[in-house]
Amino acid sequence: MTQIRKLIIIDGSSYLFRAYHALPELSNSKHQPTGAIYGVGKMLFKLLQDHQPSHIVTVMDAKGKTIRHQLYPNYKSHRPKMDQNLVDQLKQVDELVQVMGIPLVRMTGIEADDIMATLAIQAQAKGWHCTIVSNDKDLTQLINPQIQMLDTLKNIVLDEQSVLNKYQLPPKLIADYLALVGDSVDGIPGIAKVGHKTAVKWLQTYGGLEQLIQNADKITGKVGENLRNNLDNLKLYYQLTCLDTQIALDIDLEQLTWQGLQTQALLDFCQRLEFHAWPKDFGIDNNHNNADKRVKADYQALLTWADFHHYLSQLQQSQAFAFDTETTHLDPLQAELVGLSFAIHPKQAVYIPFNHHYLDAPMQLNQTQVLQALKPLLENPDIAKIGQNLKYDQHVLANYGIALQGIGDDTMLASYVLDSTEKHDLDYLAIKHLNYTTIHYKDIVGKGKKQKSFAQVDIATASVYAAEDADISLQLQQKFRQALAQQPTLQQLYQTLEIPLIKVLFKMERQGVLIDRVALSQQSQVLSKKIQQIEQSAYHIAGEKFNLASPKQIQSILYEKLKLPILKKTPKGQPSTSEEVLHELAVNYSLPRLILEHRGFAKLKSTYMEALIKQINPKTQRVHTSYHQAVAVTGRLSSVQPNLQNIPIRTEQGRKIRQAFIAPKGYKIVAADYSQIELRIMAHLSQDTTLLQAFHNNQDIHQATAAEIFDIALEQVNAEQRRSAKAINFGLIYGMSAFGLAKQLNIDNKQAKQYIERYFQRYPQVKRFMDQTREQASKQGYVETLLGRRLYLPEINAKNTKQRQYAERTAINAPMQGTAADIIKLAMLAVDQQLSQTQTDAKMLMQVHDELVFEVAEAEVSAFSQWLKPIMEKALKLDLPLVVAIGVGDNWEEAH
DNA sequence: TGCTCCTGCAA
DNA sequence: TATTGCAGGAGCA
Repeated sequence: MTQIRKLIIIDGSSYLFRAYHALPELSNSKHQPTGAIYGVGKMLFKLLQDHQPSHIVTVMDAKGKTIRHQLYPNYKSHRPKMDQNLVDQLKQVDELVQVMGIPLVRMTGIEADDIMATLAIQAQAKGWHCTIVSNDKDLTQLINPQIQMLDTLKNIVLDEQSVLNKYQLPPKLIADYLALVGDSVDGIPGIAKVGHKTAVKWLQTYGGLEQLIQNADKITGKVGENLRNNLDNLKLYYQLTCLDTQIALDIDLEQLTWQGLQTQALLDFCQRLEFHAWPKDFGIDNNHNNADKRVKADYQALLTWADFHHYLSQLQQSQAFAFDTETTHLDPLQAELVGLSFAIHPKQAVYIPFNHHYLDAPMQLNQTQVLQALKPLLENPDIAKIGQNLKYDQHVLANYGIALQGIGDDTMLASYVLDSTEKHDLDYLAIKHLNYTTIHYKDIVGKGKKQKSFAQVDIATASVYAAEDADISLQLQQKFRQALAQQPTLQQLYQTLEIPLIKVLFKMERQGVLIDRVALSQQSQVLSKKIQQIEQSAYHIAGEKFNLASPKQIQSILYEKLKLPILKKTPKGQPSTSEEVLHELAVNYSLPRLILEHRGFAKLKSTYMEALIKQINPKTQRVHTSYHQAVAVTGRLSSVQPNLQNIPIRTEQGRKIRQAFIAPKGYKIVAADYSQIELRIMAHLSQDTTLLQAFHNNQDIHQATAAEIFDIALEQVNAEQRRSAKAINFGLIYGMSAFGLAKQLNIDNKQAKQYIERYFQRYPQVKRFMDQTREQASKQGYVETLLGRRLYLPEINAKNTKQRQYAERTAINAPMQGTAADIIKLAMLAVDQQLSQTQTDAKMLMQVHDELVFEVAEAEVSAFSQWLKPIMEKALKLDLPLVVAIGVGDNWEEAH
């Protein structure tokens, strides 16, 4: 008796892309991307396990053009280039397939689809059963009783019946169908106006493309005309969509046996790629006896006082524990506690629910009593607290009168310091560092309209989720502690800068800044009127009503209706209506001017007046921003809800917004900003003699630069020359090109190039510094700030010029921007400490990259300013002085 | 409702 | 073809 043979054909490209896009961009410790490899491996293993195939093959596309490209130059032509990240993984994916014992086939000049088709038909001819693993609709044309398709991601098996259900056509007409309606994925246009319904009707009526073409005369209407005009094209499209099942393959089907996992090679592979959990997962590790089985985590909900007190005593005896708050809101100031979770040892965690509300919810412990019992513990500075984004938990606890103390480790910040370019959310960290997939918040509460509050989640589910958060955070902390121990500089940065800063940011956010709501809404009304007037004038000129806030409608009015010249296009190829372009057009036309004015006012009104008013906390009349400490790759902070780091200042109208940032009665706003901090850092890092000297002499740096470049005396520098020098100075910090400078200064390329050359002649050490920075980045793969903060630049050696140059500019910029960020963070810690020690009636309110804003009791402004300036200036010692300018006023605008 | 695109604000 | 961010409105599925 012969067994029926089964062949699985894997569409390698489809697999690869899906794995790549389904997973986050993982990488190993050497910064090699591994996401797609990881995904393919997991998917392949599951496939092998589920199907135990006797025969299997992976088919891939080879490099270069195929017959279809010759037939039709547009074939797949619009496809975006493969991400470099994915390209970098291709070799290892090949290797992976091989170490999993799966034969791999690719042929130059032959499309993978045709190879698969041929193999499938050959298998069928031998009476085998065949499964094609893919989600490519081209391949559905092969389906018949012996050949089926499998979409592993959706876990759907496609057979003849399901193709009929989906397309109302049998598989053998799918190629005909695609030729008619087109296939945007492959760049086949199809016949204009022919969609699903028309194509199905025709094919059902005539039975196939060939018969349809013979009967083309009988089709009426515009579609009929389109069809008749494109009969030749249609035949071509069919050649493209119809798979070739007669490729000459030098393969005997019997060769395509699954050879089983190649244990030793696979182990080596896992070792190299750092997929440490795979051997166990795949059951090929050497010691997978009972002793080393994966320990299932022990998560419990505490619902009785006996259990609670028992656990409490364990917490009290511990030196450190991880915890997490579960709440009703993302915004910590609105958040109400639903429960708390704790973990003292890995894989053991508890959840204490006390505020779950749903039908049949079990009795829970009393919130007040629980919090009262936990308060001394959470406020004990000698027991280290571990968590993910502890600033959030600190706020939530503060809502209940608990002042969290003893912040030990924050896994988000540890991850950030170790590699700022990574993501730092707990779900991602768990996959990356623990090879563990967490329960996702959205899977528990749902999303969109059906989203529940965490309080409505049933306690059984909530307990696992919440306990897991505390547990994972604890496990990650242990990993990060080891990793940081290997990197003393980063460890120092983490422990003495980022961790202590949590508390300072917490205080700033909680304090908030007082806003003059009345002034803002009055100003908003003034703008409303202006906006209306502008709209009327614009409609008049355009001859019709349109939405001045819509770039798309502006495009159609300016470029189509009024036929204005297109000066620039957006990255997507649309004619741009950006400020720059409209400014240019405004020289000759009146409408662009109006659009510009409208934009300016509308921006101020919507973003800075209406949105800001909405953000005022009704209890405090203040806005409480949230500072993100692990977002900006350079080490800067960022600010959201609202963003207080981009409040207008450059225009008269804009400054009105700053006037609404006020001090309460009896207080003043004090603003202190570092003067030219990034250029000073550049002087220090480059050790450029001329630049250092200029700063030592406290010269106007742009004027000094102008004097050097134009080779004139300081006092001879005119405004225009100073402006040029300023643009050069700023451009240098950003790694600008001659082209960029030319655009900025509206001069020609040649002249810009001369300016830059001249600059580097005068400041040769700056040039050397930049060259060295690029070189260092290229060699070690990262750049550093003065405090040793790292920014990894994996694309610094990319073959793609654009990517590489981008990385090079970042390499230049990051040390300066990042060192500035380090310095102001140091200053914030020092100022905070001094505020406590001196018991000054002053609060730090805002940080805007090189500026700190305070609210200070009037009587103390003078004393405060006197110590503030030297503390900020001495935050970090450089080979030149740092200079801080201090302003005082009733509002931010006055103080700045 | 959620996503992308375009635009523009700050240091 | 100048760095780092956040956010609003339009348009679309």
